[in-house]
Formats: sequence, structure tokens, C-alpha cells
Amino acid sequence: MLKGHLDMIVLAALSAGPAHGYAVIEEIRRRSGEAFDLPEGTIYPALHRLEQAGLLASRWTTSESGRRRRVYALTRSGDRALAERRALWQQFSDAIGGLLEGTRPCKKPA
Amino acid sequence: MLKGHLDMIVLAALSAGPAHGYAVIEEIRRRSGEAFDLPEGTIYPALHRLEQAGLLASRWTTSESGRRRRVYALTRSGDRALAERRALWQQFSDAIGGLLEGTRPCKKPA
DNA sequence: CTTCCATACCTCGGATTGCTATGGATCGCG
DNA sequence: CGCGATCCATAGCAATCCGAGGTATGGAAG
Repeated sequence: MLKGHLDMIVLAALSAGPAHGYAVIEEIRRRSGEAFDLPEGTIYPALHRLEQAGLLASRWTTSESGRRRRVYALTRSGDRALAERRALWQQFSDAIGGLLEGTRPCKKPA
Repeated sequence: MLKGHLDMIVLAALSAGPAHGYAVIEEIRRRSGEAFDLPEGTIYPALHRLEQAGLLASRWTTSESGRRRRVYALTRSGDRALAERRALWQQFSDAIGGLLEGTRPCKKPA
């Protein structure tokens, strides 16, 4: 469960460059080493939410084959938000690390 | 937001030994470096939930001063569950790491 | 041509989860 | 006694993710 971190994940996926919804799903799957295979019912609402929040901007395009796609890109705000989220994640991750410390017989250098 | 990881956190806090609810809160705060200051309304339901699931066992005690406390301890299942959760966390954490990779101008060795 | 699949988009309802707020009780201290 | 800290508990709320379902197009297969 990605509860609470989905937004960061989507933003991170789009930090590589603009993409449409379906491509975001594949990008996430690829970059997570197949760990995250997010269903559409998760991604699309997230994209809408992020656009609503001004972190993404979307634009309709039509490919040569005539297929219509909605392409999302990070806004300036989105960029900043991603940086924030990443910092928060670091904190969070470290805190969890602290919690798990001592739980496991990890090799202590000292 | 700890969504989805609270159970692991509580289990981790109790892995140091049995404790009562209030003490769990302090243990979590301490071991997380003050990062997590969980309200009682979060912990008590979590403890009940985990006991319901058979991962914790509780026992009423009365201190010398006559104060009644409910002391929780990890069961065998709880121990195993904690190990699982930790493994899952590792996976999850690594996957997020992969996603964030390339997002930041990190020093690339190559 | 018709059928089927992959692509691509969207929405709704359910289930879970954590938090706020509230309440009650006991203990120690000034 | 009043007050804060300790200790337990519940109810209601809000957020979030996901499964299921619906629409539509292009291309390949039959």
C-alpha cells in the first residue's frame, strides 16, 4: 500500500518529462522495478487531483494515428512540491529506520 | 502520513518488550527521534486491532499505586508479522528509491 | 466485415485507515 | 482543591486507494 505517497510517486514519474496517463503507469512500473503496478482507477483520479491542485498541467494531443491522449506535465509548483515530498520522504524513511533499529540483529560497527 | 505502516511501527515498538499503551506512544516518539508523536486515538484502536488479529496479547496489571494498566506483548504470530512487514518495508522503500532516482541531480559516478 | 485485443480515458462505490474530539478515571503536586 | 500528567476507550470524520464497470479508437486476426 502506497497510502499517502502516491502523489509523490506520480510527480516523480512525470519529472522525467510529460506523459499521458497510461504511460505514467508504465513509467512507474518500470522505475520501481516492477514493484508497483498501479491500476487505472488509482492513477487517473490522482492525475486529476494533482492538476486540480495546480501541480500538473494537461493538454490534449492527437497522435499521428489519430488517437487522442491527455498529456500531463509538471508545473513550477509541481516541481517544488516534488522536492518537498522527497524531503518529507527522507524524514519519514529515516524515522522508520530508527523505529526498526534494534529490532533486527544488524551488524553494528561499534 | 503513516497510512499502512502504523501496524509495523507498533509491532516494532513492542519488539523491545511488553508495554502498555501510553508507553508505546513514548517509545515510538523516542525511537523515531521525535518525528512521530502519535495521538492516543491512533494507538489504542491500533492495539485493539492487532490483538484482534492475534498479533498481540494483553493482560491487565495493577501497579503498586493501584493504577490499572493494560500491558501488550508480541505473540509468536506478531513476531513473524513484524518480520514480514519489515521485509515489505524494505521492498517498498527500495521501490520508492528507484522512483526518486534521476529525479534529483545526484552525483552520477558514470 | 466482424471480432478481438491492446490502448486510452473516465467514474463510482467500497473498504480501510488514521485523526480529532470527547469522555472518564487516577495519581502527584502546589 | 485545581491542575497537569498518566491511562484507557469510543465515535465520527475525512482521506485515500482500488476494483469494477463503462466508453471509444486503431489494428490485427479470422
